[in-house]
Amino acid sequence: MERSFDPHAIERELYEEWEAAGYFAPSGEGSEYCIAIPPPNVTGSLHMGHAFQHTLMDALIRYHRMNGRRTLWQMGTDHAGISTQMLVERQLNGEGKTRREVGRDAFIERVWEWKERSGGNISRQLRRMGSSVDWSRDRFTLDDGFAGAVMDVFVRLYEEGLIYRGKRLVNWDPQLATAISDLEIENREEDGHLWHFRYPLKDGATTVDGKDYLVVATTRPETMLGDTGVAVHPGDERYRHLVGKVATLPLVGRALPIVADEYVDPEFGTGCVKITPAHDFNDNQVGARHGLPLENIFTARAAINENAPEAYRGLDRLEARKRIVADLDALGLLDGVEPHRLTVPRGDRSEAVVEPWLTDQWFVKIAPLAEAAVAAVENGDIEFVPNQYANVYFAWMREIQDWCISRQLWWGHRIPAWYDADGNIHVGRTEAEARLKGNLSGEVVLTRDEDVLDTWFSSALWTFATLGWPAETNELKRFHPTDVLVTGHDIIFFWVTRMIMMTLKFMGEVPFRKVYIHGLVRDAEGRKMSKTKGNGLDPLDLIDGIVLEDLVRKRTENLTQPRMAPRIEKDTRKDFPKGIPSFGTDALRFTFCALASTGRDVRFDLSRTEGYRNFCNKLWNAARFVLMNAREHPLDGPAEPGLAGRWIQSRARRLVEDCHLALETYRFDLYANAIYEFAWHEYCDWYLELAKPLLWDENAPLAHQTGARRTLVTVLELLLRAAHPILPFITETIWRDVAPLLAKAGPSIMLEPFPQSGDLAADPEAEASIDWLKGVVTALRNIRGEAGIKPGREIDVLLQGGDARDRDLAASSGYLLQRLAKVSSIDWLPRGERPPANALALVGELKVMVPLAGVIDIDAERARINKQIERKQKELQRIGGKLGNEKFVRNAPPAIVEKERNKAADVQSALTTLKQQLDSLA
RNA sequence: GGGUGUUUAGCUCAGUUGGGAGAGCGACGGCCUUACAAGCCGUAGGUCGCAGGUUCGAGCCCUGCAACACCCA
Repeated sequence: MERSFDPHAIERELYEEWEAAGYFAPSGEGSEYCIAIPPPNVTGSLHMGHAFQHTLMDALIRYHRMNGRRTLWQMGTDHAGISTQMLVERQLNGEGKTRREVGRDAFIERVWEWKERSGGNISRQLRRMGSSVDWSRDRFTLDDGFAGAVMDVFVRLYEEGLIYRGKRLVNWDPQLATAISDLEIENREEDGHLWHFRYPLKDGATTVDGKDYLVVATTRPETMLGDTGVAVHPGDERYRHLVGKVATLPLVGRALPIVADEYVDPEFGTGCVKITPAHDFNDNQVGARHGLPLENIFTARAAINENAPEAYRGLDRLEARKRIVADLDALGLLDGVEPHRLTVPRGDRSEAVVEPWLTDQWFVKIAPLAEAAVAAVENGDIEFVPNQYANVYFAWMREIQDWCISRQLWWGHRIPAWYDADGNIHVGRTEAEARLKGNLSGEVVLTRDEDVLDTWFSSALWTFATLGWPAETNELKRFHPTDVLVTGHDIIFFWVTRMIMMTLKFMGEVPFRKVYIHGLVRDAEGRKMSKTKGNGLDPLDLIDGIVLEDLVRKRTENLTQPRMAPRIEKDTRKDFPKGIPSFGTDALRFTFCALASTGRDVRFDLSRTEGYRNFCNKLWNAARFVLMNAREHPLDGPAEPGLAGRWIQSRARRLVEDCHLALETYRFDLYANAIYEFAWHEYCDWYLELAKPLLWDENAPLAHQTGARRTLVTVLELLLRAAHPILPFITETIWRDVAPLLAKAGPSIMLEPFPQSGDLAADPEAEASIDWLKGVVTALRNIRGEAGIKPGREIDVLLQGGDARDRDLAASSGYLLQRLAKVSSIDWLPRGERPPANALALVGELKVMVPLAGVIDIDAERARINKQIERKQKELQRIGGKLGNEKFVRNAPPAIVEKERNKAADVQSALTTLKQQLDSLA
């Protein structure tokens, strides 16, 4: 083995081998375990969120596979309508063409080409992460079978009246020229203005203060062209007499009825609100209540349309805004302008300001579906981990709105609806079916709906459509419902809710039994990682490393906002002055697990990854040590594990218990910590050191040496299996060297059983003994460190006090004690005898002393003792306070009181000893 | 405006029925000890956001406040 661990030498090769051997496919006859991968965007690339998520899923998958479950990790990718189409359109625009020029069929052809060319990216990257997905069952949301399922669902919902087409106010993205759903909106606080306009009153009406006009305020002056009313609060004394009267819309001349509606906040502005039912969701409702007409004034690109006065037609909305304000000002109808902070809705893809716009769209009537979905979580059929997300789910589901599922795009599942010349709608899985159902002859000309379905409509079917639905396949029977969905809290509404609703509807069962929600990966400052901010990290750069110049280039090229480049470059050079070293996949995976605590967002800290890279190296070197010492010797024959051997096996049993518990409860952090702690601080720091003296001692009995070697190998092998789900590559590599020593002939650690605590004996006696030994060794190291005794120098040790147990332990572990603490002699001093000047440490009642004899600085020793005295006094004070409290003694459980009393006695006794020691140093 | 979460060592975070405040990184001191300097040994550092309350006892339970983050309107 190499002197240090080199991930690159092993990772790719091992993965190819596993995949070729078919280890990722379900096997064995155990009960099924299944996770459906949240399908990544087919043309996307791996970001930190994916890497995080896939690490957790792979850990679960490998764990359950090793536990003997028949395990399927269903792979697949999503066509990601809007973002993929935007990407290809941008390429097209770069060539000076638009998609309309190219035409629908050619454009879709082009997207497919792009998919074929770049679709392999994400798969390659997933392989680098070590993800053991079943590639043989790879699916795509636009593949033929999946498309069939989507059509089927659409038609069935339509036939049941759960899908309808309607003219509604929708969120319209004028840049993409498509409707988007509520969820695709990002509301941002931005600086704007509040304009006050005078709307003249008709028929000589006046306000209470005698004015012949009303003042309305707006943040979007251009929409006034579509005003069809003015509203006031019904209880507002200032305007009560005007309700039912009429105002005139300036520039347009339209008569605006004045209506009373609770919606109006009398405290805000003048208490008069202009009502634009076709361009504002609230106004739309007010308008509906009072029968106000809808007046659409925008085109699909948010320019002013022919319904507006000629002067404004064709103007972009912002241009129109300026003109309108200027024109009103010229007419003396501008009553004032003030700066105003407002919430602006923007499309999450295009970042364009979204307009409420009146169009024909397809909707899913959601309430009937939501009911069962809420019940499934209420009654525990589906469990959220952590549980707090159930509340987020409920809150959303109980106020859920109908789902706008049509998108004015070309890339996606085209809506299976056809229109005849009279505008009648015919829905069917195919045009033929639509004709058949509509009883239409071949002569009737049908035109298919131009729109496609929201991407989430198809991914809502993910768990069952990937398994073959609507066919009743074996896989569907065996693997559905899946066991757990692993996803981020950002897509609970987009995806989790819709999967639950659709799956309950069409499968009659839940899609998954648990939903594990993990946090989002943020940068070291807690900011969201994004291309725009240039603070993102590519997981592969952490695995393979990247030099600074490449990193800077990568972060600054192809920016949507090129002006950010200098800033990004500066930050990058500051944060990664030496680029990023190569850490390897295992170290990255370990980092993600260790950071995955209770579902909160994680700040990604490179120094953690570095630490876990070091951990991998530690494991590697421990294995080197074990192999060096065990390879040349037979491991069978009489073997005596000894106290240390019994101890480490007992500790290993605890490790195994902890691992199972942590993984069953999705505490990946506790799992990672348990592995780290055991491997480094128990196995390496102590057991290896305890084994060394025996291995190196020519006079040691063979059975003891064999026992130590066997223990070294068996515990290492067990540790490798326990760590495999999180560190697949390094564990496999080492395991292949180690397993043969135990006559294990399996081809891969992947196929070995996860350790069970029943395999190991609990040994409290050995644990107590080694704890004692560690206490004495640590005490002596402390004296050495504090007193500045050279590490190489051997010391004499005097023991005094203590009880029979101390004597037994000193006798039984004296051999180890001497070697671990570089002790040349151990002698007992009779109780009561005055020791020579010494440095003292206490292990319980036992005095552990190192005679000064010129090796120790008396002043330093006095300082050290004083420090301990101070500490003990503080402790005694605290305990004394408790025991002095009558209520405590009376009310606390006797066991607690007893414990405190014993503690007080121990501390008191230690204090006495320390004080004597201080006197003796005087 | 409503909701959820967070606030523990310099930094990032654990702390599982309320009963002796922990880890990693960083800092400081000492070591090239024959697996590992990506290492070993030792040390320092915290009024557990603030104010109340419940309790014999609160990092943990309750109330209020503050700051930050996210979600919804």
